[in-house]
Amino acid sequence: MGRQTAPAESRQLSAGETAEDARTHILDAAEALFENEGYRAASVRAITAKAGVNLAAINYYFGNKEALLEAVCHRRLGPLNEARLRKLKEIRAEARRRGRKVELQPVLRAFMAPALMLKESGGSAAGFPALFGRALADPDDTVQRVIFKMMKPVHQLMLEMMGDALPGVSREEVFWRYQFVIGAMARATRVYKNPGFKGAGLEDPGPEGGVNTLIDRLVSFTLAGAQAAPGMNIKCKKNSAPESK
Amino acid sequence: MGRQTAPAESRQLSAGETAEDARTHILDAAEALFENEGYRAASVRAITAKAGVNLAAINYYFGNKEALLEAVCHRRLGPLNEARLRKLKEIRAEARRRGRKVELQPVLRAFMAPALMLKESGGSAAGFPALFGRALADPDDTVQRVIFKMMKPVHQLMLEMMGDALPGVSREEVFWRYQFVIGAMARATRVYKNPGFKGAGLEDPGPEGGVNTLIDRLVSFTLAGAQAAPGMNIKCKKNSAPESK
DNA sequence: GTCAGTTTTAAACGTTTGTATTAAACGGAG
DNA sequence: CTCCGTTTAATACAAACGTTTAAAACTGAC
Repeated sequence: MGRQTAPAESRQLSAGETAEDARTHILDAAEALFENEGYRAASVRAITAKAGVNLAAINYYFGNKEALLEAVCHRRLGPLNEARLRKLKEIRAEARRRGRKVELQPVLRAFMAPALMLKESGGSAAGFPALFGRALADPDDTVQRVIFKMMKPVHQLMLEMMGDALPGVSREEVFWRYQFVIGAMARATRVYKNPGFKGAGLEDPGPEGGVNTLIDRLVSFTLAGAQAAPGMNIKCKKNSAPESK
Repeated sequence: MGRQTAPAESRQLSAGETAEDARTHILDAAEALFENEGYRAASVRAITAKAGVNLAAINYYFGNKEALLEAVCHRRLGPLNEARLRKLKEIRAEARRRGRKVELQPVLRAFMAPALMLKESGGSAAGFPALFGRALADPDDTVQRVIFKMMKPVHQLMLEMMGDALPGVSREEVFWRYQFVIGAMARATRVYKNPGFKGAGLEDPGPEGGVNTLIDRLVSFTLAGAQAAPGMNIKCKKNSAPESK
């Protein structure tokens, strides 16, 4: 199969690099279509058409469609998760040096901020958070497998550090609070500047500031939520399931 | 493949029963497959096979696949949203009667509890919350359209009442906190008792109690989050986007 | 210019999709 | 029994899917 040497030698073209251009054109087109249509609905025909390459190019460069999804996610999630892990370990190291427990707020921020900052990176990466938010709940098994494989180290470290930051809270409880954090963030990336959510029955959220405003809102919400005293609110009267009339 | 018709029906029961049985068998099969595979991936062939009816039955009874999805959602979301709206209006009425502002906690509970209670209703409705959680982020436009049409009244009332319960908080801010609530709940319904999330890189969350425990966790998390003071946490050092290497 | 290797192209592959068609089987009413 | 509206059944259909193939068009090195 046509696996050839690195593009370092092919730089000698007439302003070319067309060889590596095809790959990135495909990646860009796939990222945009995966974001807007979803993995399953974005056909290889639509992707190659948008990328301006031949139909067979995806199979030639990536093998198959699943490998393309993996490459699309890897391009963004690779450096993104590296940044998350670096920041988290830095926070943990500093807490240990000072002999204090980990603080929750920087942990949440280290998890969420790098992802959302991509939104205003200007480049083609700006669409990735929405793609990722979509992928987090995508029904397709392929998508789930790809996402989980790349997120596993982050998940593990987050669970560990949230546990450290919340002494006395059971592992089970920490697990669920982390899930709520993920859910809130995933929803935010899907809704943020997605025109489909404006006219679809939800009130206009206004000018909604920049990404930093959204990050602050997410952090303050999830921080308070994760630090809340556990379910002392059972005092409420029993809620029954809706009886079918 | 053979015939796999449901046990003990047909001639046995009185007339007219079998006619309605085919419809509900299709609805049940579709609900289960939509939950486990997603709308797009659940083919009409798989649905009809699971329901034990002929391939053409879906088009005969519902017209097309989209109308089937609408019927599946309507069967559950209809009474569910009625229960939500009834409870919310009841809360609002009582607050007005007492001349006090609306309390947030019952509002959140009225929104989330009826949905999650379906999980332990025992019947075929138990799978619907996961379906709904999936649908909330489903990339398919058809799914989004169907869901939003049915959720619109609930969304509007929730935004209004959360606004009442949070005086001094801007509409924009309320909008986002409501989105975070939705995200956390959607994630919870997807993860709860979904075996795919156990071995997929996330630590085992333990016995995890019943649905009531999950509801309490969700309510306490989102209540604290929604009541949190807005973004005073900007003091943190600037987080940069992960530089692509 | 020749040649090996890489990339691009057009066409076809075999499935699978949702839906349409047409005829057969059914069940009470006359 | 016949008749008629309803339901089930087997099959056909056109379109779209991901993937494969084999030949053409390139590329840079000799």
